[in-house]
This record gives sequence, C-alpha cells and structure tokens, in this order.
Amino acid sequence: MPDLIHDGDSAAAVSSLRSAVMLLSRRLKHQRVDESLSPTEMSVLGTLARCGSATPGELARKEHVQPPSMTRIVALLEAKGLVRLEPHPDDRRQKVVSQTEQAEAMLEESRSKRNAWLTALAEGLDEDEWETLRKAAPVLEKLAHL
Amino acid sequence: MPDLIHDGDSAAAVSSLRSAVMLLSRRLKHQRVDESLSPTEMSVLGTLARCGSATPGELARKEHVQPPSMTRIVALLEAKGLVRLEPHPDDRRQKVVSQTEQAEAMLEESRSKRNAWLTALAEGLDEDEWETLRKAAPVLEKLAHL
DNA sequence: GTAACTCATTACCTACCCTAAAGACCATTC
DNA sequence: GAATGGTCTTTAGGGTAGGTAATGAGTTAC
Repeated sequence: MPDLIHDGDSAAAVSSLRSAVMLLSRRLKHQRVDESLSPTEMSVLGTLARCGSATPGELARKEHVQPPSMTRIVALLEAKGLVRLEPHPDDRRQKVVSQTEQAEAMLEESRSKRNAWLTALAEGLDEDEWETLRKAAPVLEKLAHL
Repeated sequence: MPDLIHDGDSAAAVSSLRSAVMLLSRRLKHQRVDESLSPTEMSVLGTLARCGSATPGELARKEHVQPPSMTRIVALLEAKGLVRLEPHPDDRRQKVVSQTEQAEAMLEESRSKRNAWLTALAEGLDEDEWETLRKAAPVLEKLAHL
C-alpha cells in the first residue's frame, strides 16, 4: 500500500478532520433534538435500537465511555422512562438494558427534528458535497468505533 | 435540486454522521497531541495560523464559543507563551491576539504526533476508505463553519 | 454631553466525563 | 467446600470545558 499516512495530503486531511469534528460536536451539543437528552444519551438509545439490548458494560465499551459514566447515563434514561433495567438471566452481577416503547417513539420524533436542522444547513452545501458526506458517514462511523 | 434532505438515505446519513462525530470528538478529547493543550485551544491556534491575528470576539465567533469562554482560552494560551495580546490600534476596548514563534514550532511538532495517532488507526481502514475521508474532510470543515 | 451600544472580562454555575475504591457476584483451585 | 482472584456495577469525589449574568471600559450617535 502507498504511504497514505505520511504524505502531506493526509496530514492536512487529518488536521482538518480533527478540527471539523471538534467544532461540529460543539455545535451539535446545542442542536439537541430533545432538550433534556445529552448527545451521549441519544447515542446510547441509538445503539440500543440497533442491538436490541445490552449490559451496561457492553454499552460503555461501545460508546467508549468508562463504566461509571454508563451507570449514570442508564440511570438518567431509566428515570425518564426511556430504558428498562432487568436482571441478567445468567449472571446476577450484570443487568440487561433495553429501550421502552416510549424511547422508540422519541427516536422517531427526533428524526424529523434532525432533518429540520439539516435542511437549514443544506443550503450551504451543493449536491456534490452532500454526496461526499453521504459516502463518508459510514467510514467516519467505522473510524470512530476503531 | 433533488430532494436530498428528506429521502431515507440522507436521513440515515445524517444520523450516522451525528453519532460518529460525537463519538469521535469524545475520543479526540483524550487523544491529545500535546498533553497540556485542549482541542479547542489547538483549534484556536490553527485559526490564528490561518488568519494571522484576530480579536477575542472574532475568535469566539469563528469557534462558535461564547466570548467569556474565549477570554479564558486566550488567557491560558498566553500563560503558555503560545499567544501574544496587544492593544487594538483603533479601538481601545478590543485586543489583538496573535501567535508566537513558539506556537508555530508547537504546531509543527504536533503534526508528527498526529501522524502517529493516524498510523495506529490506519490499520483499520482500507485505501478506498481513506480516500473517502480525505475528500470529506474539507466538506466537513465547511459544514462545521456554516 | 449623555444615552445606547459593544467588547472584554469577572464571577458563578452546569454538564459531562474521569479515577479510585467498594460491594456483589462468579469461577477456579486447593 | 472454603478461599482467592477476577469481573461487573455502583458510589464518591474531582476536574474540565462550556454557558449565563453582570460589570467596566470605550465608542458612537444623537
């Protein structure tokens, strides 16, 4: 494979990627779909929607967060009725977290709000640029989970 | 223009983009190129490198941060000798922030450290995926600044 | 010359994540 | 079959990065 990493293009790209991601994340924090839900909480709900259910430890690993943080997040989600906690069938140390019907409804609603935000930003990008982003989204996701 | 925004592909893409950006930003926070410099501080130095110099207010707008936050960031950078503060020539309320030679040297050094991080992650992506990211980086940056 | 506005700053507060350590529970080994 | 080591969750405490509200200095418009 060619030296993708040490050429100037890639160095510039990673630098640009880094600052863009940090800046976008700061803006996304304020652009919440639900006032009372932090970005990480949203992300956990998304993971649960994909995986069905998981233990707090699994969730912590998937979200690259420490276990104590996940404990707090799950507790908050439970208090809001978006998540259910059940004892693990095989191991009484663990718990099983799964989303409630209420969470599913909320995720659906959030999708339309996200689109509204996206529409506002869409005016600044042309079709080619959107195409690039659509292709990049899954790669970014993969990168984030590496 | 076709309805890029409301089709299912774009909805899925923005959802994926959102969670990837949030997750990556959490990881980047810990993956510092310099132990003593926060991502936002790095970003401000990058902006200064591009723009030459700016007032705190201008920097706050560019970084999408509130003025008081930028005051604190600039103060930290000044304490580290990476930034210089001078009175504004025309307006005595404002100040002019510019980077020192030390900052330039640090940015150069940070580039090689970033490459080390990149190398570690590179193993998980193939050449096509990197190509996609290289193309997407400037678009993401544009999006972030919209 | 004074009233309204702007820029930077100060003081305080909140949100989110971390580390360290404890508590409960397995699993292996003697 | 107790004990010891390991794993999962939780509790306690701390730190950092950001925000809002209010202040002070300086400018602009009337």
